[in-house]
Parts: sequence; structure tokens; C-alpha cells
Amino acid sequence: MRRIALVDVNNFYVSCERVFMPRLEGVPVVVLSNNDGCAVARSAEVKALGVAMGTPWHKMQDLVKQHGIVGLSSNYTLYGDMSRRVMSIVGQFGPDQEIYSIDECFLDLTPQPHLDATRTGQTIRQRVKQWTGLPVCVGIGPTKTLAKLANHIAKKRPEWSGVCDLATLPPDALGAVLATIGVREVWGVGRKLEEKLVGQGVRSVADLRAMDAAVARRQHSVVLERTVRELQGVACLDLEESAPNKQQIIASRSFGAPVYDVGELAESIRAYMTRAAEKLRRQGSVAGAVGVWIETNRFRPQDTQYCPSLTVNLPEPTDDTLRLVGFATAILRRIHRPGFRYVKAGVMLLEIRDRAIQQGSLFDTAPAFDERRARLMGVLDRAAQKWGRGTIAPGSAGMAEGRRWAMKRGNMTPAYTTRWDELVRVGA
DNA sequence: TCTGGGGTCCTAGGACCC
DNA sequence: TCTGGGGTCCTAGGACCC
Repeated sequence: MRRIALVDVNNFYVSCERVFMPRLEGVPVVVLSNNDGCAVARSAEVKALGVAMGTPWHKMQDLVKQHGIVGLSSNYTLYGDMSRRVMSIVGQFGPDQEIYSIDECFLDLTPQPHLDATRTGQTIRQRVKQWTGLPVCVGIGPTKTLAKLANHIAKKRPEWSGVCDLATLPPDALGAVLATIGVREVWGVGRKLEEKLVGQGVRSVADLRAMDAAVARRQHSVVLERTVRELQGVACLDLEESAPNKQQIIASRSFGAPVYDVGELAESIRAYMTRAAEKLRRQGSVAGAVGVWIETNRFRPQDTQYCPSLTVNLPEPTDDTLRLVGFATAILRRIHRPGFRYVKAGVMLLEIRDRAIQQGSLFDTAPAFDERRARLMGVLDRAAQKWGRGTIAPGSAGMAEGRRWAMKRGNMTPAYTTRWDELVRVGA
């Protein structure tokens, strides 16, 4: 029997902020999405007030006044750095780790059958807390889906003290617990599937686990069949230790203020493509197609909506920022129409493949791989890493600061852990 | 007035092929 | 009236995840 642990940081973004601002302990806190749009992380106090994930900040102003909710802009530099620290600590507890998202990872405990899983979970909790200040919960089960479920139990039910190993429950007791959990809590069951399942009388996790896997496939999909089997203890999902390269790379943002001018739209497109190309080079790939889209505000019925997009195949795949920016701005000029109130733009890199197996174009006269260009891209990447994005930017107008379209971040905390000049000060 | 960003996988249907 | 069968590839859209 496999033993898979899922380690997940509680209210990750909020907890990161609290590490550096202890006065926020016990205070209702939300972390907001880009542009300070909606809540993407909520403290326990905020959840208790009934604020749902994704609630727009402007729609919770009554609660903000009533209960003194603190709204922080998201500080992804901080969260990314804290995430790396947590992952490296958890990785010390076993060789097989899958980093599933910024705040959670799977760990295979099967190779260490002599260990008491609950005790190991507690040690992980204590070490992460002591070394980073972040609270985590640990769920342990024979499949990834059951480990996720165990983690849910560890989080919701204090009697488990933050670590839940399903193997410690006798079958009857397990069945009883699963009967009290709604089917929506299962990994892979979203809003639509929940609706369908409840319509069939499948309400609890226990109901779903009791479903015939073949029926799940016939009436729903192969995805649900796998979920049912995983709930029954049959592993259908493997740990994926090395993240595969991205098949598509997207960079997009809502603007800080509406944009009408094509020149300003082009500035934003250049900035987004610069980011996307960095990601592309980081994974050693080239892109064979580029997509661009722009959007008006769909929440304003009084506005005429216009949301064009266009994807073009490139004459030959490339990872060159300047060329990719050139294609993207050309696409923008083809889809742009004046007179609309644009609020968002984005770029997409597609047909991504390995740079090493790059195929030259049939009509190429120049070599497909330009050594000098490649060196220039290396300089761009290192400069972006060292001094921040936008220090060197394609065109004259890639820098985000002070641009109307740039993100609004009204209440952001410092980069405590990644900039010398923003370190936490203790005492005077 | 104010409503995030970045991904993956699966399915269905059409075009096309022999 | 009869009017094959099987396969691939591509695309759009849906559903899900964090």
C-alpha cells in the first residue's frame, strides 16, 4: 500500500504576510488579486464572516468597515520565496516530492515503511513552523486523492491536530467520516459535477466512493472514473516529480485604468511578451505561434463589448524577445479597433517545443540559431533577474512604472526576504 | 467607480483520408 | 430501396485546478 502525504500551507498568502506583521494575528485579513481586485486568500476570521473566495474588494466594503478587515495587495515576490523555503524543508523528509502548487506538495512516504506517518507529519509541521513561521497541515492516504481529502480533514477538524492519516481509522469510522463530507470537497469535483452528482443522489464523499467506477465513466467521464477509483484506494495518479515543460505560456493583466489608445495597448503587449519570452527561455523552449487578445469590461452592460483575439503561426519557431514582441504588436494592430474602452490585454505563446530540436525553415538563408541574439537574450534575462523587469526593455516604452495601464497595488508589503534594502528591522 | 492570472485535460464534432 | 467502416487530426469549448 502506498502512503502519500499532502502538505499544504494554511491560508498561504495571509500566513506569509503575518510572519512579517505579527500584529495581524487574530485580525481578519484578505490578500487581493492583481489590481487589488478580489480576495484570493482569506484568514480564518474572514472565512468565518462568510466572505467567499474571489469576492471583489469593492463588494465587501460594509464588512470591511464593520469588522476592520485588512486588505493587502498581493506580494508574489514574497510568496514565491517563502514557497521555495517550505518546499525545500518538506523535501528533506523523502526523496519523492511533487510540488503541486505554490503552497502545497505531495510527498511519497512509501519508501520509509518503518516511519510512523502521523509522527512524521507532526515533525514536518513543527519544522516548517520553526524555520519559516508558516502553519501547515498534513494529510496522508494511499492515493493522491485520498491524501488531499485527509488534508481537508486535518484542516477542518481540530481533533486531528493538523495531521490526518486515514490509515489510522478503522473502516467503519472512515466510512462515517466520509459520509459527513460533501462531494464537492473531492479533488476533481467542481461546481458543475457537484450539481450533476447531487442530482443523482450522490451527495457525500462516501456516496461517491460507493459508486461503480464503470458507471462513473459511462455517465460522466474517464476523469470521474479515476477519481472514484482513487477514493477506493486504487492509485490512478502518479507523483510527478519533475514538472513537464509548459505547452503554452500566457502573460496577461487587467489594466489599472481603462485604455483607449493603441499606443498604450502596444506598451502593455510589449511588457507582457517580454515576461512570456523570459519564461519560454527559462524552460529552454521556442514558440511556433503567438496569440494576442484585448478585452473591454464585460461587467459594464452599458459599454459596447469588443474582445478580439488572433493567433498566428511564425515563419520559424523562436525564443527571441525582440522578434516575439514584433509579431505580437503586429497582431495587436490587426485586431485593434478605436473607440473602445479596453481593460485587459494578454499574449500567448503556443506550439512550444524544445529549442535543441529546432527545425529551420525551408527557405532559410540565415542560420536558424543566431549566436549573438542568444547572448543578448541571456543578458536580458540576467538583468531582469538582478535589477527587476523593465530595467532593459524592448522598444522605448516597456517600463510599467507610471503607466496608466500598470497594476494598482495600493497596499503592498515590502520584499522582506529578497531585497537587502527591504529587510525586516528589529529594534531601533 | 471598483470584478485575477495561469494552467491542464477531455470531449465532441467536422474535415479528411483510404 | 439500397447508400461502409475505420481511422487521424484539428479545433472549440467545457470543466477543473490553485
